[in-house]
Amino acid sequence: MMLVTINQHGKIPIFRQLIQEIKMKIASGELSPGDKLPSIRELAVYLSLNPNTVMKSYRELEREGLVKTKMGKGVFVSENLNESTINQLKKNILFQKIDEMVNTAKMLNIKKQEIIEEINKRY
Amino acid sequence: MMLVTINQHGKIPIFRQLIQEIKMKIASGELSPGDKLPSIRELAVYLSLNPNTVMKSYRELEREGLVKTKMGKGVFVSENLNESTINQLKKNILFQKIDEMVNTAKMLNIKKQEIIEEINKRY
Amino acid sequence: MMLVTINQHGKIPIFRQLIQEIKMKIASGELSPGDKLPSIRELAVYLSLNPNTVMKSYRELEREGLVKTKMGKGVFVSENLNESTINQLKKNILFQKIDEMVNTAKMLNIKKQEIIEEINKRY
Amino acid sequence: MMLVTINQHGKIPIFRQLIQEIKMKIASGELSPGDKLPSIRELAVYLSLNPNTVMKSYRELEREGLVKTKMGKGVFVSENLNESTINQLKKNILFQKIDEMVNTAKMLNIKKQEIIEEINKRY
DNA sequence: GTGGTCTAGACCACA
DNA sequence: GTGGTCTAGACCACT
Repeated sequence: MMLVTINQHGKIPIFRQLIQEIKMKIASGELSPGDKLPSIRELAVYLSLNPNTVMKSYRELEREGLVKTKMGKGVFVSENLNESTINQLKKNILFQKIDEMVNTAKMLNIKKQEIIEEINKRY
Repeated sequence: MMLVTINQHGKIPIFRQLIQEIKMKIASGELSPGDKLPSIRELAVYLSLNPNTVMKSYRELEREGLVKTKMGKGVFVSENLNESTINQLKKNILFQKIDEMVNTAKMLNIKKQEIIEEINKRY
Repeated sequence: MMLVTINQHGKIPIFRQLIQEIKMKIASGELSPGDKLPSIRELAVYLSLNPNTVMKSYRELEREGLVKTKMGKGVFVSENLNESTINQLKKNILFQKIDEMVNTAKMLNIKKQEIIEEINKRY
Repeated sequence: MMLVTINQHGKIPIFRQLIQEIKMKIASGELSPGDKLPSIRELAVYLSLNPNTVMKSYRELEREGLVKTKMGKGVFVSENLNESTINQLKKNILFQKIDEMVNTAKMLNIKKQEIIEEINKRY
């Protein structure tokens, strides 16, 4: 693992950035059900974070059912994530961004056509 | 004024929500250069916020050059915002959302066509 | 009169800037004992200030004995300012700046010689 | 820390005095890059100020790039202040005072020689 | 009546 | 234990 990038000085809390990064890896398939996440200590050292911060992220991911702690073994991506739920996760993440973007455009009286042109420039 | 909506219990600080709302009003042309913003006290009462919270928002907007405080008179949209800078502001706001969204889609291996379909459903 | 420059957006209150400007004109001899100052309304229009602000400045100058209001006639530089008191005023103004500057230099461990070199560059 | 002196009743706002004091400590080398500033609460108690007032000072120093906040850890003198930038800071602080003083002297028709004599009396 | 400063202190988020 | 947000409200300075 794991190619995670954390911005220590941004407005977004570190633990939230970490949650988001892991969520993205699960949604994109980079992490599959059953895969072991790095240990809390390992990841904390690797990212120069406080272990408490990493733990907080893992807790939240567990609360959302995306990962599962196996006592004494480590933290793993939930086995009961099937393709359909992962797809749903993917869509939730993307649709939220699309909603925000479209709402913004509407408020600023920016036409749909202009949005699509900008997307074409980027993708 | 002013039709501002504030979510008291979201993750985003109230003063940042207020900044964003006012920025949008300037970008959309609802507030024009030279226009007077509501007085700190007035807006605080209207939104059921503490005057300090409103002031914090106004200060940040001033720091960004969007408004200008005239002591004893009030806070005004900067006179030196011309049409071009306002257009730039508009684009900055939108492009940031588009960038986020496109990056997310790329990471999740979601095709451009799918994004555009979703936009069509919403706009 | 009067070549007064006021910075509407600085940290220093307008009325204080005006006091300082007039004080300087008296100390430098540009305004002599007996000279009439511009009327409050006149100066307020000229500098785009609120008459109350100008009045406040004149009041303070009067409190310090530098000007004298003659009811119905206007505001005048005090007749009883002799050369010696004006000289004293001059020194007070300058010495305060010198004190500040020297104290700063001392705290920053900057040598006297360096100060003098900088003064030579400027004067 | 820290030998800071605050004048509760002067014309200069407390938070600005504090900014100035800390800036001087950085410029003089009393505080070095990486050094931890006192915690907001700690300094507030020590100076009998409200935590908000101390925070306001720290924020401004951060805005100017002199200090850096590490959430949950404290506020630190910026690591990226090298000797050259600190020297620049030093000069900026002093030169501003010198400029003011020289300009005043010029306006009052006071000769350079007289200024230097006064400096000799003081330093 | 406007913004600016400051206090007192609660409560939250973060590391 | 650290900073961040927010409220309540006093008091001041400015126009």
